[in-house]
Amino acid sequence: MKNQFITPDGYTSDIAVFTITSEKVGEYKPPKKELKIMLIKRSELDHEGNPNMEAGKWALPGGFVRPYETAFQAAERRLAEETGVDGLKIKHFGVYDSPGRDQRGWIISNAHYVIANEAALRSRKKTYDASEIELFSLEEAVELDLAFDHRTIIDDALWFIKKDMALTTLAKHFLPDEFVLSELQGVLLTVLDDSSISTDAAFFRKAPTLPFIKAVSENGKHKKSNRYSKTPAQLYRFNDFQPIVSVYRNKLKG
Amino acid sequence: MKNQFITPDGYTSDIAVFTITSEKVGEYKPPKKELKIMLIKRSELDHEGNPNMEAGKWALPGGFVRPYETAFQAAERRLAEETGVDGLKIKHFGVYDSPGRDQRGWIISNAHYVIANEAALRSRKKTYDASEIELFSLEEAVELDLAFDHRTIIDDALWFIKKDMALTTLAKHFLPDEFVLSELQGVLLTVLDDSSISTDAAFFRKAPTLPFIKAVSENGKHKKSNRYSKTPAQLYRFNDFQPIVSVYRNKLKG
DNA sequence: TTTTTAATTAACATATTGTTAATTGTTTAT
DNA sequence: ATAAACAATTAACAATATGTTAATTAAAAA
Repeated sequence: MKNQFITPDGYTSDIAVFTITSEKVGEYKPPKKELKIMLIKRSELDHEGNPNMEAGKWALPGGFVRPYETAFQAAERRLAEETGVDGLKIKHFGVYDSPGRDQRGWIISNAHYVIANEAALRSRKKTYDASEIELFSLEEAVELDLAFDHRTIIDDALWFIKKDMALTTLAKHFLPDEFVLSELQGVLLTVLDDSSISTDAAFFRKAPTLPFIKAVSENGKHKKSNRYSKTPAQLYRFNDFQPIVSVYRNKLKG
Repeated sequence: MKNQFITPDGYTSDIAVFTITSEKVGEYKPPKKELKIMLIKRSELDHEGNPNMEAGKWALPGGFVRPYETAFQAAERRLAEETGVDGLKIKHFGVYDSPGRDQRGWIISNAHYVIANEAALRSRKKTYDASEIELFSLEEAVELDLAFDHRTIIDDALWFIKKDMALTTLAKHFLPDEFVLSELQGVLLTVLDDSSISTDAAFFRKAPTLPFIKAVSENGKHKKSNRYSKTPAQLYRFNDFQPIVSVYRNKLKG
């Protein structure tokens, strides 16, 4: 029952993959962390050997949604096909359907963001669709001549990540399962600007009471790590608690 | 350059219109408030005179997005066309594209919610597309045999409204420009369950300090209203302050 | 004049924050 | 071995905010 209605010329999914890289600044020191986005350079030719639209430009990974597939599933599939990266937290955050956003016609993009810890992106690799694949800092990324309206999509994705980082346990996905408080603090500070996070005394006093993280213990004793300090630091992990906040009540509800 | 790619069979927008009705319970008493959703009954015939899909069922207002139009613009247009309602706060909150959600083929819905204060919905009217148009409580709505996957969309819309009501100044759109605190409290309680809102002493102490509302004054004096009480109650209005909350810091940031 | 009722305000114990200063536990340099 | 360095805590205390129960206020209605 096709073509009964006026239809778009294409239905796609794009994925903004974010990670936080750690740069070692010295033995027993918390590393320098930076938010990065993974972009691909669009191949010159498509699968049929025709010139690719916006070829040679840096872009978000993505592609057409197939029939019998949702945009979300397409995002998962394309991310794996195009970059070799698999099994990450994907979130749909918007639809981009302004007339003229794609030269090829009326093409709709479902935008997703993905949070990956650095380790997960080690498996990234070039593919047929991506002649290059690289991590960029956000400052670098906005300097690039990006394909389509991907600049806008990235700006919006960043806004959603900041919001979700503040309101949910999104930080979890940037971190290893077991982490020390300075790691959590570092992750938060790459995205959020907040004195109660950046002030050590305030953060270290408050963090252990957060209902969504829990100190790890090993046969009755507190499990500690020296990875970033001489003083052994307590390891924590996220639990499944979903915090709820409200502008009409400051206190977290349990 | 059409049909170069596999395309959906239709691209639509649907709109979940919410309002809070006030039922008078007596002179000088705060009214009983209830959250309602506006649904339409789908006409038997479409514009071409053909039988309408899911005709006779209750459904969200909505319709096909035209080329050179965004889903958001289509939501505005369809809401006006189909219900006669205009100029309200519309928010896109999701995409529904599961295979099989619409018998007619691969049809994508962009879901929006709309918040209307009761007065704005007075202009609602039946149209060609809607043989009936009515407000339902949420309990009533879920009992209905709704068209397509509109039951799911309504459930999700409700979740978004609860979230936005707690985290933003969404309540503003349910209220008249100038309101008394018991009205704000009533609106919040139709959607949120929170002791610091339902406890009068706590709410009345806290509310005047909220950074996003401001007491109204008229030539130097506090402007008051007797609409719901013998004691004149202070009138407030929302300002443009956008509150920010975080799970890592309870206190509201200014 | 008294009662009634919503809208406040008061009062007080408890909990949470902001801030500055002190301690602790290890490694590394003397 | 001793001391210096330094991240990771703890402590201490004043300033705010919250939970709760009780009192006050203002106008209408009995």
